[in-house]
Amino acid sequence: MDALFKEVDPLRQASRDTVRELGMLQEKFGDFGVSMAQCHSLIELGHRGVLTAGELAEILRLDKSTMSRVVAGLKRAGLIAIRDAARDKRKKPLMLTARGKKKLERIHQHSNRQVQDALALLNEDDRKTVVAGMAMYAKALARSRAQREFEVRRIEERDNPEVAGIIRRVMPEFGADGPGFAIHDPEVDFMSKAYAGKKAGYWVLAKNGTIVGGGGFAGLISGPKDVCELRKMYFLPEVRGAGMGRKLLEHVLVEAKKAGFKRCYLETLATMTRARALYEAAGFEKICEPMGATGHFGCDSWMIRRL
Amino acid sequence: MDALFKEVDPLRQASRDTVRELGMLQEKFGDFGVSMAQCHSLIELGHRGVLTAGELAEILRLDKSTMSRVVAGLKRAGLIAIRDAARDKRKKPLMLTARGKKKLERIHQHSNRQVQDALALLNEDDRKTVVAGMAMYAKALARSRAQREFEVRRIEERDNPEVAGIIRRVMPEFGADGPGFAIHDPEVDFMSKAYAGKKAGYWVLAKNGTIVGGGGFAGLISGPKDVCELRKMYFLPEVRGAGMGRKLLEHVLVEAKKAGFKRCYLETLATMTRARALYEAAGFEKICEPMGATGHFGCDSWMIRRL
DNA sequence: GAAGATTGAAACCTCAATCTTT
DNA sequence: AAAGATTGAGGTTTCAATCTTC
Repeated sequence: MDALFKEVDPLRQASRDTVRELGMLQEKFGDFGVSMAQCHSLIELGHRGVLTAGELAEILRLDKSTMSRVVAGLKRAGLIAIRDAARDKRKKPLMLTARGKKKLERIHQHSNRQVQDALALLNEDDRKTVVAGMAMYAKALARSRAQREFEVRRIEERDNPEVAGIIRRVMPEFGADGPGFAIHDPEVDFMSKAYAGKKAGYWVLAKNGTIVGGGGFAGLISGPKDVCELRKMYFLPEVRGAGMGRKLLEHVLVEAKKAGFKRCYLETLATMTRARALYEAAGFEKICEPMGATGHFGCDSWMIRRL
Repeated sequence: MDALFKEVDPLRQASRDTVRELGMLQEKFGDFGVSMAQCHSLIELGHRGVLTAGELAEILRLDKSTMSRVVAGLKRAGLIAIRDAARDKRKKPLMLTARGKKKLERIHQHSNRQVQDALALLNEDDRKTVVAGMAMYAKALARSRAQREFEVRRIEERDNPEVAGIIRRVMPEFGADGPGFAIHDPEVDFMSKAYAGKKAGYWVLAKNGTIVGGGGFAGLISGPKDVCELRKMYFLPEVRGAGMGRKLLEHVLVEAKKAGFKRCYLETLATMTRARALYEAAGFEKICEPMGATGHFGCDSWMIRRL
């Protein structure tokens, strides 16, 4: 495993202290007669209006059974009620009662005060750092967790239909379905075979057993021996923005380097803006002319980087 | 109540998200077979070596009864043991067993990985912001809580002996006990009476019912009508650094302004470095000559600020 | 009496199994 | 069968009362 960032230890330390100071190790929330989980549920209901128990469980990262009992407690206390008349009778949409709103108001006052008093000890710059740091940490933790649900693995024969389907779905999305595009390569239906050699490879991105993207490399046809081409890297729209493009790209490049290549070349389209931002962030640089003879004369953008 | 800083709401939001992502709303810590409180106890014992249940409760901000049962659970699991042979038989010093150390090691690995994975999504500057922000927040929360144990109130007659004791203890600490110092003012033994008028006031700082400091104002003798003097502001050494000097000073200045004064003057000593830093931070500016006729010719440093 | 720790009763959280509706 | 929610059994946390040692 890689060496840890030097920030890990002090961050964990400070995070533990924060959690303890905020009383998060305690079951109850102050003198409000509600548990920590109940308190968070009230806040979230106040924020979003109507939520089912399942949605709350997802948001608070709690087990649905826990949530069920949390909700039962809040209902017993008259703080929330089920909004009836839902189409799907399995769902029970929850919302705050007037009493619940009042209780929530007092909770907010108390917490606002606690946070306000702490922030009052800092100057404006430090306050900004605290907010920015906490926001970035929360977001990074969430993204990191989301990424854990993905798996990158080498393509297998049984994956071929799914992978072909993704290629044929994504490329037209960017207008890359006319002549001179990779969508017409004969290999599209037999990717596992086409990238089986030692000097090539293709990997799929899977989520819950379903393939949602892929990418690979192979030697650049009619190009210098030490140059490989990044090939057919595509993701379904629903998984874009999760940062998995970067992960898969890194994976492919590491493997390409292992295979002995010194540089990696790629062809893309100016309209694929997010992909090109990714390539640039990964160290690829624009070049003005295509290399080799890929036959993909539909592409209008060429990049290369050292491995 | 004052308006809230604009940072309060986003900070609370991000803090809630962080807490949820870290699984702090859950009872159990991962698949390690320990509760959240047990996990924190192990970490703290690993960090500090030997602790009693009471000390752990203080550190984790948990009730001693909770701690008792947390400790019982860890003992039952063979993760901690009581180090015997304590002089005071009421205390039971706890420490990790070999098994406990092994378990802690695995917990650290798991948490390090989680934090590392999240930080890997950020660049170095952002990682620094996250750590700095979290550290400052933890510290501010702790200081703010500590401050809540203090009380600032107007001096009463019964306080006079205690206040006199503080003045007579603190001033000699800084060599301010020779001739020309306020320690010899006749008012020292009757502060409540001396500062009873409408154009004066004295407040004490109390902690757990004991007075630990004080400060006040009165019109500057033989000075301009609109100038008051900050008088006899002293704190016991054990409460210095808690930020209460600033709080009391602010309180006194607000009251002085309410009494109609436009400026506040003070006399101090170059050796009282922390006090002078406080005055400067509060907007006082050094002047080269004394004002009025306080009779405290022992002082060598004079400051003033607009109210 | 106070400091340090434990315990009874009650509420809370969790896993796995179960129920209801689609 | 799957989605949404509940429940039984067992561990965790809490308040107040209690015990032990100084």
